[in-house]
Amino acid sequence: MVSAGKKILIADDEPDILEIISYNLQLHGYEVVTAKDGDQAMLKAKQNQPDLIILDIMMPKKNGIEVCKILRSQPEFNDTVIVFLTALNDELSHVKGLEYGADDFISKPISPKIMVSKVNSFFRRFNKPETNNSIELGDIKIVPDEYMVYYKDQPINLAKKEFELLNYLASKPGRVFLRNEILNRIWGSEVIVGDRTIDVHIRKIRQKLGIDCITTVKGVGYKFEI
Amino acid sequence: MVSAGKKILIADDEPDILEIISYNLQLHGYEVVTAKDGDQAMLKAKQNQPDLIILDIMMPKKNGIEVCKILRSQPEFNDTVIVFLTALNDELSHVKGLEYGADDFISKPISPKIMVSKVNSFFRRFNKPETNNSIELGDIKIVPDEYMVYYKDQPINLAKKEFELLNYLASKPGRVFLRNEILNRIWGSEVIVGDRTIDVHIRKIRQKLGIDCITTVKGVGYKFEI
DNA sequence: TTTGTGTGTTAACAATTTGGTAATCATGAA
DNA sequence: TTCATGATTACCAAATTGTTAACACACAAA
Repeated sequence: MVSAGKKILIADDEPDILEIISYNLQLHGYEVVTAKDGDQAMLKAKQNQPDLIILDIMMPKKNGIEVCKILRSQPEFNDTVIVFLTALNDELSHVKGLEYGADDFISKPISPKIMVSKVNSFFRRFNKPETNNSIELGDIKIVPDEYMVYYKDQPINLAKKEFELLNYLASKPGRVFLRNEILNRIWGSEVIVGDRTIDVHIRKIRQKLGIDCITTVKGVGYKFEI
Repeated sequence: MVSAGKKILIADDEPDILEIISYNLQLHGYEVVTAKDGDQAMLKAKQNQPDLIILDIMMPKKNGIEVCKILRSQPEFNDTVIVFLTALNDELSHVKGLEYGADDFISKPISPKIMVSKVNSFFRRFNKPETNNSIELGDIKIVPDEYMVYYKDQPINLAKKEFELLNYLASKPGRVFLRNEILNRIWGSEVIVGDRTIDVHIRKIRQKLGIDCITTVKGVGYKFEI
């Protein structure tokens, strides 16, 4: 299986559908999280950071389009594949969905088998590199599953925030992340922290790693490079 | 963040709206310029060359549709995304707006969050290639994402202003940029700096690059060429 | 319960980089 | 030459980041 270990969030208000689909996806090696309404979908999306989100359009609390709209407004979901479950020929939803950043549509009703093959094809199409999301650069290995960093195979214990920060920067080596981007991603747009907080965390990472892999771009932000 | 560093011009005559929206867009890594009437919108559009222009229809001096009409008639705004802020169900404006080259509409009132998601979706929709906007000319490579310049693959560290200046000149190789254009683009129209400031920055760039890729056009400005 | 340990944040100050200016020099055109 | 324009240099103030210590808090062990 090409896409083993991928995390999928399915949101639908019909428990039967949720169960049969998630069962089949799990059979094929996917990790599945479910939500029964829009609010829960939002919550679970943030908690689990899935690779693929399947949203029913008609849901209680928040409909699928709203959920998509809000998720897309947050940088951390920019790269997440979001697809809608729609009734056949629901043109209006298609238009709205695309406008709010949907990547594709699945028409209901749909058989579990076809669903699985669709999901497989999404991962082929949107081709997220690497099966597990660990990053290895030079002598540094970052393993999100373990919340652990290795330098020359020596484990280095970073605190949660430190790890998240390093992992974020290392997600695109060489690229400068603006302070605002970092704040939004690691602390969230609601939280307000002081100016020096980022610096202090950067300092601790540099100290613990013992090597200089985080570069300051003054007036702009930070970047990770070996 | 897919659209980091994009520049957005918002024109609206209500200061509160300007402030809250620009604040939220900035949080998400966008660079924001504001204007409080049609004339100012015109001016700032030319000075800042934004990637996206959001125009309120009802504005003093020149209304949004007029501004759009004029901007669209100028080649340098061919690729700029222009959207209108309209009252709900203002069908007439929609028709007129499309006629004069608007790309889309946003209905007022609108929450900052939804505004941000709309903006994200504009960049997803209208941004042609998802490729980064790095420039490669001869042995020189300019990578805005990294805030870094390479000469024969050797990284060269420019300060923020220096990098922005070089990147601006290199955006249209061979074209002469007037000193005023440069001042407006890099320093902004509000900031006032002395005459020699540009020279000094140019000097520093030349020095750091070690090659002569910036040509002085006396009495006019500077241009980038290999 | 108390104690100890680790984490996240802030404040205060140090260190560094930067952006800008003034003064002076160089150069070409009229 | 003289004038206008830009080049160069050194210097300084402001902006930005680094560093350290202290604090509140959570959580676990004794």
